[in-house]
Amino acid sequence: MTATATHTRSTRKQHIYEAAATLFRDKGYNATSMRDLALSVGIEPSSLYSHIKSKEELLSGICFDCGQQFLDGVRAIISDQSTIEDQLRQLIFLHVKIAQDDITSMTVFNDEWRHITEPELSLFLRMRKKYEDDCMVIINSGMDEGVFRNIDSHVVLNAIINSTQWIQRSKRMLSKETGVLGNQISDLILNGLLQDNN
Amino acid sequence: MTATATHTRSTRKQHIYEAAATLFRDKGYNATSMRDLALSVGIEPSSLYSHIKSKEELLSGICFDCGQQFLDGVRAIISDQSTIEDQLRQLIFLHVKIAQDDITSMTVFNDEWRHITEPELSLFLRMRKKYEDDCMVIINSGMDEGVFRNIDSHVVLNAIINSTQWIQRSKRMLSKETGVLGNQISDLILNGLLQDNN
DNA sequence: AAAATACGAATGAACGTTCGTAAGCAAAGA
DNA sequence: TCTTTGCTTACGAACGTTCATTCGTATTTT
Repeated sequence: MTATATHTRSTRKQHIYEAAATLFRDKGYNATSMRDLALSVGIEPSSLYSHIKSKEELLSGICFDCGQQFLDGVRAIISDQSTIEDQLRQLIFLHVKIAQDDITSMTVFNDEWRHITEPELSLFLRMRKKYEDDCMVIINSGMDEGVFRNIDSHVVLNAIINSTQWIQRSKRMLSKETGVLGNQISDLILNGLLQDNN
Repeated sequence: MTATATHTRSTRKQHIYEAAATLFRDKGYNATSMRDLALSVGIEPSSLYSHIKSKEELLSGICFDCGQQFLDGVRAIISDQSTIEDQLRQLIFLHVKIAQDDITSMTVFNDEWRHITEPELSLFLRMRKKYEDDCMVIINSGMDEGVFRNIDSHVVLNAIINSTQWIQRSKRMLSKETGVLGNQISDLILNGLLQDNN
């Protein structure tokens, strides 16, 4: 699977993936040329292909890795049985934590996934759908228990998912610690979502 | 100025701008070719240049038009003297309203502005900065009056600005009316931001 | 007649990628 | 120990394709 692309392999390959993520984040996938990437890594463009198969593989590799983190995260939350409110809190913190660990890859995951082409695109979308469905299990439980205000649960899902983009924007604007920022943002979201009775 | 690019002129030119906005939104600026655009409009690629100057002009035109709407909006709110809480409510609704009127252009404004090149880019960033500063005037007043929870005002600014991306995402996911969606979202944000003592 | 709009053909530049090849290095065979 | 073999990593040159744009010219509209 493409999902194993980055975490194994040589230092060089890893370096290429990291440089690609940074370039994709800064300039966008299509505006990033393999010549840009080669320059950033410090080798000739053709030499890149001793390590990777294609430009596309770089993009989908980054996106699948990040997606897997989200998927693993939400499933850990579901299996670990806690109160619904705690699970919701953990769910928001999951987004903050992933942003904290590697905000560059997460930005690519958020903004550049649509440039993945078939057949990987279908796999990616299926993965994302699974993640959203898992989140919905938690959110719907919260709705049933009356923990949230009376809101469409899809809007709640979007509030949580969107928090990553909120972090991106704030990070760019404030260059604050992602951790501090994450706490402020998750508090804000939770305050907005939760019923007033604590 | 480029800002007047779309709202005047012939039907054809308008049609080109609208088609470009849709393509930029769906595929991104760099992934959209002038051949795609010509096909969408129904003429040959070279014929586009009887109406427009360049591909870049399309992007910056769309972005400046949208930016001007934000700028005009926030200034109207500031001049119209109301309570701070009302101004804040209006500020959030401004974002909802612009999304409602033309979510396609707003999506381009949000996601594709970084592909604007100099010298227009500097103008664009200056415009956006002005807008953010004006928003900050309102937000800081709210903070001073204790209307908001105790949060960094920059984080609040980002919450409001980010609402547009929230709407984008929700719209794509739910294909709901932007109006209904906007109300739910602004309520959520306000509940999150406002102090509990109503 | 003048201006606006359309076209086909052509342009140079940039793109991702492939190719043949060579240097460096490790294990295997003599 | 010397040589052979094979693998990894690097390279420069070149490939075919696509890109945005220009040009001269025809057709249509005013």
